[in-house]
Amino acid sequence: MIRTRFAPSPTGYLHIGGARTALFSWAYARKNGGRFILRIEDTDQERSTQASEQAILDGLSWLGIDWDEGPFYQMQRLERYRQVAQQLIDKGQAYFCYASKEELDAMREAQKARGEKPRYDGRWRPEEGKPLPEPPAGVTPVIRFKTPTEGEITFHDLIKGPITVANSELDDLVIMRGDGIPTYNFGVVIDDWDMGITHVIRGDDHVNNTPRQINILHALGAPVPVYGHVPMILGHDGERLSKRHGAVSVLQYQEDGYLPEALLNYLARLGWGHGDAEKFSMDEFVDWFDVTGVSHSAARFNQEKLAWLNQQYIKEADDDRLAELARPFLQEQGIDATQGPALASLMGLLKERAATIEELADAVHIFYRHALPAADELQARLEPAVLPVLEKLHADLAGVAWEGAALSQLFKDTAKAFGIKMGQIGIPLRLVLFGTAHTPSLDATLLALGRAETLRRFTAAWPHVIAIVKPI
RNA sequence: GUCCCUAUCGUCUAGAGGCCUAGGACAUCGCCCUUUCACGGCGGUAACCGGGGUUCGAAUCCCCGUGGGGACGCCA
Repeated sequence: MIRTRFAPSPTGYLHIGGARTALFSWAYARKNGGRFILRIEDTDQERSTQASEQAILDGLSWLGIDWDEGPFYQMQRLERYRQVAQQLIDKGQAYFCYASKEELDAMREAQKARGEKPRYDGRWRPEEGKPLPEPPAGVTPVIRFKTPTEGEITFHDLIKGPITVANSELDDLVIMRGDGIPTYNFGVVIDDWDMGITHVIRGDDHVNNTPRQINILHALGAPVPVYGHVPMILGHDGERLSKRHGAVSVLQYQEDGYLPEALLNYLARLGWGHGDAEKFSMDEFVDWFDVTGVSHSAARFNQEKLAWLNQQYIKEADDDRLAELARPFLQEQGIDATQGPALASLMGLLKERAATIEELADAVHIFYRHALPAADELQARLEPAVLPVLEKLHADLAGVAWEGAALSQLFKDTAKAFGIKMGQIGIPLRLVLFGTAHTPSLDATLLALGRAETLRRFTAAWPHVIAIVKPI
């Protein structure tokens, strides 16, 4: 049985890189009929917060990445880590180190100054016939793992292929802090082992930790899982993703009006492909997914393509759903959508012109709030000669059958009668009724607005119009 | 600095030695559709990092450079 996991630390929101890693790990389990486990790595007491944990859970739920077991918490498993650490000490595979942080900092500085790789020099590492310093009084020691000094570790990464690191490149890492809380590399190893994780699919930044973890697994006589390291996501400029790049939190995309299926689709497509497929459902993704096909190198995040995908999904989304999603935006924008056309009835008219729900909400405004056109635009796009045409239309709109075909016919007949083009009527009419030259087709828009409101707006705007566009 | 990983259009990718005068998508440019704006349709510009090998043949395999990313914490 294949078992994968996602193990975030609750020290911030769920960012898109983490979300993609979770997605791939989840998809691997789903694809292979395995189980997906969620584990919260909350051993950093300084930075872990309840709010972050909630944000991560919320982010996963919004995306629809569900887990079969957990969440498990490392802080609830301290006894187990201590027990295993003691085992290692008893077997001589770990030891106490009394070096202070200042001492270690000085050591690393000196090494860097000499152009060496900063690493623990083994001053407290017990060796045959090596005298150890006297433990200083009042210092609580940390526990270090006794990394083999010779040989090398090779593992076959599911994504990147074989990776080899010489043990001589590694040092004796701290596995237990002075306060009895395990460090990352120790906690993960014990947890993945205890939780029966068969495939560790995680971020690229852990490649270098893998040999260390395998050494610990070896010392414990535990099975070594299969690893798969997912490359990072970079900002549009190729720099590491950060707040400078705009939205990095998954939930920020929700707030910005993105659909979860669009973000998911984009994330899946970033660094992975299935032929020419660009838009696909999660079912298709799981069906097609093969970690082996994940790109070996970091990919840049492209906001424009995400926006395009989002628009594709909005276009085909259900009107009622869109209306509900747009409501919070309207509320924030101070638009009362209870007076006027039913919100959902407008979605079909507007949804193919919005890349986000926020834009969709913006597009809805014209139906609930009558804005007068800007003077300069009115002057530029409404010729005085057309004023009589509009007056005639105003009169005819009062009597025409209020249906699409009839309205459309009225506009055409009017244009013909005055010997002008449709465009010469359409733009001015839009300006008068909506304050903007850009709306969906006039017949459909007026149909949605209703006769009473159309006539009311005409009357209300007219003095403003003729004050600016002087009749001949 | 040391170690690890990596490299196809501006971006994401297809490509598993001959199917490649390198395909798709976003972006961009042009045209069409059109009642404005969109949507949509059609078309264009645009890439195998450099150098050596291996091979009858290399975007694909190997080596070296170079560029990019990551790691080197009592963070995860």
